[in-house]
Amino acid sequence: MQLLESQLISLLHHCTNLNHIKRVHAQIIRHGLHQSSFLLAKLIRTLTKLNAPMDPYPRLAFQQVKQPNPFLWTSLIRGYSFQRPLNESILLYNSMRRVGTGPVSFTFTALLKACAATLDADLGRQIHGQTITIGGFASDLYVGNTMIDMYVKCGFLDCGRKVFDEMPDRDVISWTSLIVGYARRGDMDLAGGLFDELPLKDMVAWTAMVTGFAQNARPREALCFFDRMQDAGIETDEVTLIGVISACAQLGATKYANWVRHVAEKSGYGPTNNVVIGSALVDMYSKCGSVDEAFKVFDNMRERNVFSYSSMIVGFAMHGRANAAVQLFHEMVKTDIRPNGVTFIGVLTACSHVGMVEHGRHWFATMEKSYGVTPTADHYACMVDLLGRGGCLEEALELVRTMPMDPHGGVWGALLGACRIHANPDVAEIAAVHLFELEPNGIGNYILLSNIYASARRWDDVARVRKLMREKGLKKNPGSSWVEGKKGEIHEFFAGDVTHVKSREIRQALEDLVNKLQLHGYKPNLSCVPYDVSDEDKKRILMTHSEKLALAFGLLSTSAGCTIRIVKNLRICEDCHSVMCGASQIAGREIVIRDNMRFHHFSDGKCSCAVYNSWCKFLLRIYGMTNHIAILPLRESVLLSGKFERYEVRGGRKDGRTSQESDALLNLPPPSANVLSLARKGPSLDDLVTLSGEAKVQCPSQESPIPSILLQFSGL
DNA sequence: CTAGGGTTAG
Repeated sequence: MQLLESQLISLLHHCTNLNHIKRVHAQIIRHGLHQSSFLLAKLIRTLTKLNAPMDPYPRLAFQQVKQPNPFLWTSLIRGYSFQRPLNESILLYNSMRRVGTGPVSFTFTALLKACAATLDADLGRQIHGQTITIGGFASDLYVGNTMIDMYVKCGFLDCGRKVFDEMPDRDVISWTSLIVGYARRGDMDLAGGLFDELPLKDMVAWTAMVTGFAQNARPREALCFFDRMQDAGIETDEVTLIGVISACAQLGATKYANWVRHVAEKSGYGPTNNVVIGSALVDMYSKCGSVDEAFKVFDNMRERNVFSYSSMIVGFAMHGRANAAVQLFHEMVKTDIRPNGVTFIGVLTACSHVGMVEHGRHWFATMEKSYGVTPTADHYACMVDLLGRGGCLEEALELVRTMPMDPHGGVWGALLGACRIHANPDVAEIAAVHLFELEPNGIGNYILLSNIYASARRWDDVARVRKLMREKGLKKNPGSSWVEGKKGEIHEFFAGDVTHVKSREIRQALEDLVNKLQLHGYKPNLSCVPYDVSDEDKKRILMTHSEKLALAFGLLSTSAGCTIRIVKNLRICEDCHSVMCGASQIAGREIVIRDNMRFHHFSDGKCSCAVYNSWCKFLLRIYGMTNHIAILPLRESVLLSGKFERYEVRGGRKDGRTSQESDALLNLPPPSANVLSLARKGPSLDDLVTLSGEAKVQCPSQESPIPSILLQFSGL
């Protein structure tokens, strides 16, 4: 009989589908073993493993047994704890108590796990109470460990700690649960303290530290722990690697990234056969600036999920490849993988970064209707960014006012950013009022507002904002940039940094570069320095921006032709952006910069971000004017917005005589129009008008680059 | 027969 039972147990153990189980069940009945709690419990556990619903089959199987033992009760309770309703687990527990069957430790682990899964701390506390009332579980490792985990997951870390402190015996699992609790709260000091005290550290404990640092945006420490882990001879599995890959993605360190991929492949967790590793690597490669490599990995993946697609779409978006992002989205919806909120963040930012306003509107309007994804405040922030950058500030403001949830800082911040681009202090004021309330210490908002006032020449307001900043004692977030050295080591530079061993050479190289650029017409953009100092000091400060230091170091330390990759913690400033453009041309180098918004690929004097944030010089020649309105036959893909500083009119096409020269400001209409209205006395029909100055030019896709120095249009 | 570590986000 014993032998038969263990044979049937073994059969159940290997069942992989429902019919299989039913056949074994039939054998159990045929052999008259249908009252065996032991066998039926195994049967129900197997059904749970296969995700079969507890109602009706497992439940009926349970009801056949006249005297279920605690293990059989628990198997059903546990089954419900993996499924809903959780209530059913509790009802069963009550029935079990009523018939006088004593719970065992397994019962409590099942119930507590259910509480953790549903984040029901109240219920968890009651079950905790039960273990005390009934007694005898105080020294049970399993119950204690599950209880810690339950409290940690429900956000009651202190309760978890109390359970931990009161346990007579603890093991590495108790410690790890608590370490994870502190890590999730962001307290890596406490987590690290516990880890140091932990007598026996296993792979999971180490991994908790590595991922803890990675999730708290401390990639360097994550990688450092991974190194220590390897030195300690601890094995690595896929979960460890995911944390390490995420850290590499944050750092943007190419050499380290390639090494990690190698480690993953060597340990049998290659991207082709492992979706999670594959998706993480896609994200890592795009964030390291290699979006093509990311796509190669993506393309070779045998299985993909919503993470893989979203990471790739977001990757394309960051690199300004909007068409690729949208196309991949189309491919995705043909599969049975449903897009989620993150997928749409990717699609919307892709449209936003290249000015595809109409596309963006379309996706925003259909995301809920066609794909069942309800827009969150983050999606509204994307839309505000998209409309705002596109020049539709009023519409953007209207969207913020009518959105169904309270706009958060990101939403107003997007609007304020757009006001900077389109020099609109009126809308900016509205956004700023809300931002100062939501993020009273967000220094960036004050700087932005002050810059917007400055471009409108509203100096009193500039002074007012600066005074506000002084009163609040706000300090500028230190800018920092890093670049990889020859061996993959990371060199980090802070704004104004002179501590690097090669500091003198770096400064010299930078000076040489800027001198050359000035011969090509570069002028330092003093408005990038938000302090009340002399112009000379502003120039000096501009020269110490961290991304310029990183660039100079990159030029010095790599050989000609090598791509220079820089990561910056804040958004790249406009002045640095134009220096990068110039440097890419003069030095004949490709420069790739990741800032906190997106990637910039500089080559031949141009940036892939297509000018949303850079002014460019232009020359326009227009023939044929009526009613002071020039119809510019702009190429569909090129849109202009901004102010013309000067224009010049030569009367008649033939004589070429200059009839008028003016410094009048000519305002261009929003970029969706191709109508240019000339203020004041406009030229007549036969005149040749030459406009020169600086304007912001936006270019909807990387596939249609614009000439950034000279734009020539001949009209009508 | 129970318990701990997991990838995407302007």
